[in-house]
Amino acid sequence: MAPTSQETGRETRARLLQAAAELIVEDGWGTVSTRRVADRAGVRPGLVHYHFRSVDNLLVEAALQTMRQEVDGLLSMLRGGADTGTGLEFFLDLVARYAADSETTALFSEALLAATRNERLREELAGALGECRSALTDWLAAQTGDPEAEAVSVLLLALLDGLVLHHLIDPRLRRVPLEAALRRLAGLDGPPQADDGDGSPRRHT
Amino acid sequence: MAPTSQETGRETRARLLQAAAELIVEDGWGTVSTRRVADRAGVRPGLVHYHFRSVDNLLVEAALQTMRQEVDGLLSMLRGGADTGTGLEFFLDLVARYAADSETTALFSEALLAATRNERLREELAGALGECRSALTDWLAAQTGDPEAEAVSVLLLALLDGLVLHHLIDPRLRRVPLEAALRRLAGLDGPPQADDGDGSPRRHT
DNA sequence: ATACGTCTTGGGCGTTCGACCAAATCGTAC
DNA sequence: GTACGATTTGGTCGAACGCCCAAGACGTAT
Repeated sequence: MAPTSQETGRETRARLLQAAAELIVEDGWGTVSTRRVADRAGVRPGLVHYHFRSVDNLLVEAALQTMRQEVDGLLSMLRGGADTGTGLEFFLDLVARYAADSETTALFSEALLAATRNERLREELAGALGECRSALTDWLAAQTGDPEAEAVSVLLLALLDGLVLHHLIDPRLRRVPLEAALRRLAGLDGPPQADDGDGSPRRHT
Repeated sequence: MAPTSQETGRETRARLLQAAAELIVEDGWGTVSTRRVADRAGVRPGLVHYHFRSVDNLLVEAALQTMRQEVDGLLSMLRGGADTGTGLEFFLDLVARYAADSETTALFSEALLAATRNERLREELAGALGECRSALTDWLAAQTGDPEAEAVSVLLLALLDGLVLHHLIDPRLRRVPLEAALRRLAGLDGPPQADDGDGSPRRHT
């Protein structure tokens, strides 16, 4: 069964979005051009401005599509009523996965920076960030009754993006175990217990 | 006294670096061009390739110069043996200042992303990040004897960059008080005290 | 005064950019 | 089979791009 022209059109559009997302990560938001995104997608350059009003519009669509999937995953997890254990595991998994999968990861950072120069993108991202913060705050408050739940949510979400950035430039960071410190921040654990009484610095590399 | 030609040369070079740093923030790393950086610096386009081997080289120099100042400030503060109070104040001040001064702030994020595509920049930034992590770990361990000092350092530094990114796209975040949660993460405070026993979510905006 | 190194000027090289368009092609509906 | 909307093609436009260079201007050392 041969695809209809509408079907191939949607396919072309999807390939352009995918190619745009890849090029944003590889070469940076500002350097993605009509011809190279078309070349990557295996279509003619003219098609870019048929399917999208402008190159920048294509980039915004591509970033939003990719990020929306990740955000929805986090939201459904938090709103699904995950208990303490699976919730923290999920967050640690997020950190680990984002640290390993630098594809999606770098796209987030690129989009956040691009959002400072594109009003529509900024509003969309601020909205998504607010959704995540609300959901995470509710989840934390339900889990721990922590009066600082909202502040902790802000910190955890910032942590995610910051860790991802730092992992990009120094993959050795993956060897630092973060779980205990994250537990403490999230209010899921007690205060720190010094392993010796003299307060001397620990060895670190 | 009229400046010598060497002096005006250094001045031109400095103006180009400053203009490059500004344009990186305003328009993004990948879009800074020979002519516009020269125009911003008030010099002729040809001078860019007299003082710098390439545009990308100019950008790396500009980013490193600006970031080195900030990093040195943090390092000398930590190594100066600040006590608990002034140390945490200093960190909170950092967050507040970076959140307000989006100039320097966005440059950090741009440079981190650009570092994923430039080996020299990546090595320089990874080195500076390691220095900060070491100094912060030592300082925290000396303050609290926290066995998790290194993990906490990784988190605090990631937090700084992540918060900065999030503040860029949603300035309302500035209204969320973070001090108590930061204290808890840094091991400078006790465990969270629930203000009510039912664990119900708090209101948030 | 003459020579030298540093800095600046103005322009030109070939390439790539975003955007746009008329014509060709294709399924579908009539 | 004919008309139609959706899609694709191949190409052009002016502008901006990075990089390079010959010539001039300037301060300094000899």
